[in-house]
Amino acid sequence: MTTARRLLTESDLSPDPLVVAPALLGTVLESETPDGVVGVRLVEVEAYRGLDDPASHSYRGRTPRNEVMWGPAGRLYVYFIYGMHFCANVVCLTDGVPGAVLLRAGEVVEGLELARARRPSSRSDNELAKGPARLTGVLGLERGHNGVDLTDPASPVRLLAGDPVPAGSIRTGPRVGVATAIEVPWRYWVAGSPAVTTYRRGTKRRGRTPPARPQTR
DNA sequence: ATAACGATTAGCT
DNA sequence: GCTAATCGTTATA
Repeated sequence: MTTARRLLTESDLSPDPLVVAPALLGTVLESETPDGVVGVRLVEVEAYRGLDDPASHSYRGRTPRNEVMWGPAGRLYVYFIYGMHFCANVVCLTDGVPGAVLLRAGEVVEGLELARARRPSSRSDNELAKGPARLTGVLGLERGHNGVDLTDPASPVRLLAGDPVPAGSIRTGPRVGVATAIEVPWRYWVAGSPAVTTYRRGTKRRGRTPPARPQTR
């Protein structure tokens, strides 16, 4: 018998991502599909926000891809990356400023068998959702989940309150895999969780080269 | 129109 | 540690 858990509300998720991000640690993201339900306890997240954060998808303004980052808060922002992976964010900060929290890693706390079936290459249960694309993998999140309302009990993907993480167990540092703004410590994680990823700096950009030849016709 | 690159992962040295 | 895989988005021409 499982105890009913409280759904997070839009007002829980409306503050600045720098406030919402640490508050998401310990919460449970639950995804329901025809195959079953998988729940993940979030242990690593990163904040992205505004037009002055060069690492954020919102940096260059509103586009079809990042549309959902402008709110309302509590929606899921899912994007496709590296031609093969999906990453998921919780949208926050709705007052005309785009913002989101990337869900980087978690511990599977519900639907372990389905999670294992979805990620057969995983060497251990601790690694099932260790990394943003692995996390979307165990939850079965894809394109169609972009914009889903996490605060709606009828939604296929929901965000539930969890046991609070002691403030003393929360660590911060630079965001993983980004090459810009590496000085801001906008990554938050739960100290000691085996599902937290290891830090890696973003790859440097090479210079752009002009096209080989103009089109003649 | 076209090239470069990415909020990554798996597999190999 | 290194790199292939693989394609949508973006910048530039």
